[in-house]
Amino acid sequence: MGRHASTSTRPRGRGGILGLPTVADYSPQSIENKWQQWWTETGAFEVTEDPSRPSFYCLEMFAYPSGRAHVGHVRNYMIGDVVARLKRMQGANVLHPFGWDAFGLPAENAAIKNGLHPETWTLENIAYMKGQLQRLGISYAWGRELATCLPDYYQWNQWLFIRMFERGLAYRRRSTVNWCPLDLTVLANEQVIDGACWRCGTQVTSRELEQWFLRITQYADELLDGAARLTEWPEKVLTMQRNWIGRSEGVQARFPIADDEGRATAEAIEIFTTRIDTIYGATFVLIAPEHEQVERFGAESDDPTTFRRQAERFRQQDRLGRMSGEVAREGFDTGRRVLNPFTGETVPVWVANFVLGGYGTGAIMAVPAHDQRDFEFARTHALPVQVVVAPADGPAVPAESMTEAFTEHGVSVDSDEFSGLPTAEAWERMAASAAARGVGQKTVQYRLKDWGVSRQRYWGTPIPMIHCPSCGVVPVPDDQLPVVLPRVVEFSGKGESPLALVPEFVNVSCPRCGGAARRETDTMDTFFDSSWYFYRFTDAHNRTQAFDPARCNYWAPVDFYSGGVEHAILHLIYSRFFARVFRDLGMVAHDEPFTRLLTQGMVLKDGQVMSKSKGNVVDPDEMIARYGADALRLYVMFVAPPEKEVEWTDSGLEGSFRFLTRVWRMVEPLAPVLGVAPAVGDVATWSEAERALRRKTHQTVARLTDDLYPRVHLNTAISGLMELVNELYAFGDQTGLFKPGRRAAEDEATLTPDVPPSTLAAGCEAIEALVRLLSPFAPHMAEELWERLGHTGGIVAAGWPVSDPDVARDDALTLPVQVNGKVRGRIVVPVGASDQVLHAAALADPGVRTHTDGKTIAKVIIAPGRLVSIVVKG
RNA sequence: GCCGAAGUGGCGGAAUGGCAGACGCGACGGACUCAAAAUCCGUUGAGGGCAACCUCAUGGGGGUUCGAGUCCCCCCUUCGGCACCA
Repeated sequence: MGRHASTSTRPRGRGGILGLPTVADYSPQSIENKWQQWWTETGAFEVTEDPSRPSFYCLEMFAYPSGRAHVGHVRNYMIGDVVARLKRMQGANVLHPFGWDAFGLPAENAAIKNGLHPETWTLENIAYMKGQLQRLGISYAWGRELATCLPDYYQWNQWLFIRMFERGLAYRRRSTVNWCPLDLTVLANEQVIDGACWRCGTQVTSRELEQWFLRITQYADELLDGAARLTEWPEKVLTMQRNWIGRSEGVQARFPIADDEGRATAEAIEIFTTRIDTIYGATFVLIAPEHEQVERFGAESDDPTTFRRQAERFRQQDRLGRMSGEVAREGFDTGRRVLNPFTGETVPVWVANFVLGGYGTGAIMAVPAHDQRDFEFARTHALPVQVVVAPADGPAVPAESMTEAFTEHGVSVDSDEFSGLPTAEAWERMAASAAARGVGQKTVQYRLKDWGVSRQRYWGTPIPMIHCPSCGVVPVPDDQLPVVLPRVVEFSGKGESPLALVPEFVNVSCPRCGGAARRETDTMDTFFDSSWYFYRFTDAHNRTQAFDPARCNYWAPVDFYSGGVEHAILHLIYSRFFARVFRDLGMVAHDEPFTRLLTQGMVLKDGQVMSKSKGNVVDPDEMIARYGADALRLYVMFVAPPEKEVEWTDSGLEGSFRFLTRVWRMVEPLAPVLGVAPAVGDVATWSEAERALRRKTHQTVARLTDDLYPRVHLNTAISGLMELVNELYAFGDQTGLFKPGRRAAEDEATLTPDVPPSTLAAGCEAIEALVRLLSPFAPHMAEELWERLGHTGGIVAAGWPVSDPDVARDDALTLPVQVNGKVRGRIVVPVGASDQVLHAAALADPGVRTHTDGKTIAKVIIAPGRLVSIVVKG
């Protein structure tokens, strides 16, 4: 540290060259450089496990290296940095790492467009963005930096994939998948937004492909139940996850297919319903155009050609309908009938375009009286309506006069022995009856589907599997990992997996039988990479394991995780899934990977999200060049609470710069004086102003400590700092400690204040607290001022200031007195005054008396330390 | 349509059921300056009063309470999420 002293703008102590000191105005650039270097050189943010200290894992969602970060991107890192720096000062062993979500399509698209290799493009972007983060002074443990596109990371993707394969959690199946015609790849359901690709916005189509899936549905219930214990997550995110999992309890029931005489055959259509209590009103059955019986019914129908054409049209239409959101409900009669297992009656089977092949059994019982869609369908096609539920408090509406379905619960009617039961009870009894007779059973359905992870692209983790003609699918042995992504590849942007065009990659011998075999050429969805990177950070350079469980469990789970709400159902649900997989592998000791989640709001410019294509990005480097990183950080943290969306304004940034300049102009000239200030000493001899400043200092410390964590009210914390500075300016003016508003090199007296030691002591205490409180927000300035105040070893070593509640407490309180709910006066009372004293003082107040004289006092409510409320009558 | 969040000065925002508008931006005034910028000090919800003060005011309407921006009910608006899930 000593070597930095020479960078000070003037010598310490009184008098400079020619005896006239100068006041250097705040110029952030050199300060920021100096401290960024110092942090790097001393490894200030590198950590190791230390069981003697509490650990704190602070993490921001890692970044996709898309080129340059704009202010909207970096807001998140600033939020995390405030928390990390605070926790460090509070004595925690803080893990605060950063890395790169470095596989993905933009790299590959850039390659196709510019002929640049994806790796080159990615690594160049990483280098640039890392520089940006360093220029912002984010306190990352860069020694743990990782990039998912490097073999020492993705090797463990492959290792984990094989473990999942061994446990049946990764499996292969042919299925209809979402296909993005622009990105030429498959998308998971979660990645299709309004029928369009989440990344490029292109309308998604469907394809039949052999795909790898991860059995996330095996954990569906656990993921759902676990949500209830995530008490430090935003309710909004939990709601989205619950909806996404979409658990619904119902009954799966068999409707036997009838022969020509209306007798049951051995075959049946299985339906799923959540309203088994309405089964006596099931007057027809609807099946999806994708249903397995459609082909057979078509073949056996009178006019197979028309049948098939209609079904095919529905299949196409259904896709389109999902994309546009609205398609008229249509259907046609299959000509077949099935038996209602409760009424024994035969009912017709129709194919309907609004029944989904992928949900439940792809078939439903239609109860037009009690389901609005079925009702409309029945009216359109003149199908019968049978009422089986009456409102709890009145008669059922007759079917003929119904104008809409009665979908609420009530009392069962016309339902044999179940008639007269409340529908909730009928539900249970009918479910039991179905089970007893072997025609159905309770089941749970999920909207959540298994996660399709195959991608027909180059720039991703190769799936470590080999297809052998005799042994089938064989995993690559662990000792042959990683399966390295071959460097030389054609990027035509056409066709299937680019890896399929690399013969030396594709052609392998089977690890089991040694025969000629073919390597899997699909790569993994990049969400695989991001589902466990937070564990890798805990042991980032382990060459023999994904991570050492002991190390991981020292740090994990992540104590504070922040990122965009757009990951509410993608990354955040996958990560919760992976945490459980690692748990079941015995590698982590917890269920939930992120204890606390903060979803930060976006930064808008001109009312819109910043984006390169809109040309409304604010470049952090440009702002740093003008105002410094500290001012930028302070502004972004001050403008609104972290969760909230904010609109960028230049004037707001100027205001924050002004505040820092105000701090600098006060502290910088005083620093040499305060560096030798006396200790607090006997406070009893202090002046009222000195004691008031001391009180404000301790109140501010308490306030910031409370605001910062776990509340993370960063904006109000900063306003607390501003109040303290305002108070200090008034104090300086009043006591002569310094002269606000003096100009550079103007007045030697301001720099050599002739004030009593108590004034110096009070000023010193306030300023040293201020500098430390400021340091999570404006770390460079804080370090610099701390050093100039005569301290060595960095500000983290100084620790977070502690408030003394006895000092912070006001010795007198001004309490409002209300009469009939309106403030009519104020009383000044000592802290801890008795109720009797408050009572008497309140009634004696002249302002109060004008409203109580001549009236009867009905009641006096005393809220200690708050107010006195008087109720009068007459 | 369903679920959720939110509506407070000119603007961003503050406020465990207890003095609404902290703090900042902007604006206005003053000091400093030959002048400007910068800086420092002040004023700044609306209306009334010479004044101490008074009245109104947190999207609208009701309610609970001594007391409501905050809790409850209804409505309006905005923003997010889900959206034929049977």
